[in-house]
Amino acid sequence: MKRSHYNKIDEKVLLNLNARLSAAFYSRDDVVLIAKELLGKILVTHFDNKLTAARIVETEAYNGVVDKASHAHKGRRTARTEIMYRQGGAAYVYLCYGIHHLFNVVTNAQETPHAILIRAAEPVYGIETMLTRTGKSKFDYTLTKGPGNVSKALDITTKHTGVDLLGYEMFIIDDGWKPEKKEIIASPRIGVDYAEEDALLPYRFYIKDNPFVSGKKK
DNA sequence: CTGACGATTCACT
DNA sequence: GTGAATCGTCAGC
Repeated sequence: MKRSHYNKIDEKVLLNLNARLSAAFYSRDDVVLIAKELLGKILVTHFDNKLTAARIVETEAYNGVVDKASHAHKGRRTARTEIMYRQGGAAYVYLCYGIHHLFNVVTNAQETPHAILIRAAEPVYGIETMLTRTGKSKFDYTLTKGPGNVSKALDITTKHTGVDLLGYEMFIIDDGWKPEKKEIIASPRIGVDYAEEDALLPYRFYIKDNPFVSGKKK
């Protein structure tokens, strides 16, 4: 990848409290709208004094109890999914295929288990740290392409499930940039074939032509 | 306690 | 395009 694809954001912008998405942003009831609005926002992790950040370019909405693809379908409550029933603004991280830690944002009010999976992002700060974490020697599209890779680069693991996104370890900011409306593409979600008719819902959103977007370009 | 499997990725053909 | 990796979670006994 060309160096020009790494558009670094200033640390002061990332840590500006006024730029942070608020509890009100996460607490709204339209999870599909929020998933769309998260495109272009910047996910920041600040663990052990290491700051890393990536601009979100692909998301998937999971519409709670009525969504067959959701872990909380039909009000399912287990130790793992309990976090989804919290007030919007928490992190829900779970292990997939025994290997990959997938990061989700919990939305809506308490007791309404909505979540948004962050599927891909574009690095904007802390490239060196991300390369160390992923064991890669050079920056390329695969660094934060796909949900497992995003988590790896930002060092998000299942131990972060339940972390408050309004706190200081993990949060999402709006630096003022957002995609043009025509650049936002909706498509069916990836890997949810088991969800029958709900597998066809256009709940996946991504930024057109962004090289970090995972899956099929359709 | 046991077994089946997943909101995936990567190496290999 | 195919298959392996790899383990927490959860239903079922």
